[in-house]
Amino acid sequence: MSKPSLARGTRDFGPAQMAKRNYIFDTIRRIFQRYGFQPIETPAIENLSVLMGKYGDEGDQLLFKILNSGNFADGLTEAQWQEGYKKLTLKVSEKGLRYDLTVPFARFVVMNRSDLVMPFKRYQIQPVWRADRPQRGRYREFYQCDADVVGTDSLLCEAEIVLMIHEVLRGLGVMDFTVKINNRKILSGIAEIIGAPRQEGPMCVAIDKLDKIGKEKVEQELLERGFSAEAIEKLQPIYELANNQTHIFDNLRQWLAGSEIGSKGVAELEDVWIKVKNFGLPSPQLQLDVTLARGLSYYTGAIFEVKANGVQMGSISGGGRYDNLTGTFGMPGLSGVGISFGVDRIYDVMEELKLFPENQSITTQVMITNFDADAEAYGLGVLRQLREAGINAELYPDASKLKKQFDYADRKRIPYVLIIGSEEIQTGVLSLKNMHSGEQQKLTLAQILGNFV
RNA sequence: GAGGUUGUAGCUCAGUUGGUUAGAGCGUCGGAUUGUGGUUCCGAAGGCCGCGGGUUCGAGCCCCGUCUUCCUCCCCA
Repeated sequence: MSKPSLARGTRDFGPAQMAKRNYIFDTIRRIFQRYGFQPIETPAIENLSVLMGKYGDEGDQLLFKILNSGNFADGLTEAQWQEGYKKLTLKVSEKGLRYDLTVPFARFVVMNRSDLVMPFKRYQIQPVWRADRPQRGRYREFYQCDADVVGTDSLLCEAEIVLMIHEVLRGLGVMDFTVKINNRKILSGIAEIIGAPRQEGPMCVAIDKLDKIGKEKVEQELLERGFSAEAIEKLQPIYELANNQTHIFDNLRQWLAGSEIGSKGVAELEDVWIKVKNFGLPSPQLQLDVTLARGLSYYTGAIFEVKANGVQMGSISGGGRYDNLTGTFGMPGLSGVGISFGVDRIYDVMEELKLFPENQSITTQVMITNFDADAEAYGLGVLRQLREAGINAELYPDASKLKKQFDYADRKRIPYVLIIGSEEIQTGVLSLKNMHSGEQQKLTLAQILGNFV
């Protein structure tokens, strides 16, 4: 017999943790619904043909792949065994665990296009799996809460995402955060302006590290990535833009005036800003960050990332606009924009900042004691009436010593214990003990029920 | 995927240059006038020292492998 263990990067959640997690889920779900999003769910398992190639080479490597059932090695030749694990994997595995909720959603849209009301606003709260190396705030199984809109180019969606992020985090008590926003078109424009068109990918990988490694090392990396000294010189304004938010739109517009796509990106972002302002969001925590790139693989417009300030934790939320995600499934031209909240990271942040309300885990309000068979029989009737009145109640299952029963109530933080012994059965007046204050009153059942209304 | 780090009772940790029977605190369980929890006192249970191999007369301690933990890189929620 071996000791049981958890798979790497996975966790159990006890009642106390579940109370906190549900508090987060409930808050996010409520706000998604308030913004008109409808729930869907998709399977944990997807065909690898759906998942592969959507997240880049590294993403493909981080996919959990499922071995084919039965004799997965059936028909494999010796030569195929020798080809290396990458090619072999595709022969012995054709399914995998979903890596995110966006790609399965794209598949869902394509497969259900005729039934969907466009623009389609859906939310989805489910776990995803990544064969990553676990670290702080990084797990192999974690929950994402996604809200996406497909079927419209309107920048109102971007603005609504900004609003939802603010409402969710403020609703959870996370007040100090920054919503970073950028636009892929701005990045494309910058690449054009510095004379390296379409090179925004490698450019971003380097620039993204600015606050981590500093300007000099970024420039060094740009050089290594094949950017000319001239291009790097032309990139100078970006460092000023990264540090100075005042008149940032004017400065950016001026810098990118010579690039059509860049100018469009600036105009789009400015429009989002105006819409957020028109909504009347109190003190937006919005920041234009021209170095924000994020994955870049499928984002074509806005790019979002949310950081909680004052804690060491990666982004707690991220998203953006993708113009052609369903294109890979044979349905081109459908634009979508969405946001994903990382519940597990939000949980860690809230735990560190002590933002969870007290007593979230109380489930039972009244526990009835159990003396003997007679008291139990009487208690069952009382139990029914308590429950019918909408009170969470339980009857202690064994006629144990009272000490033990009270200890149980205490440990479970049950606020009231109802004592029913021979005396109470005779008189019909029950003893209700407030476990917090220690006070005990004699009350009829009717009075007790009245107290809880 | 690369590099580092960690593992001893349910939990947090001691454990000497390798030397008899591996300890503490907290927790758990039992008891201290059989209808009253938190405090106190008494007592008890509980360890293949992560797992596998090696060196040695002898390994919790040294060596190798493996799993796990946490961290940096990569990437991300």
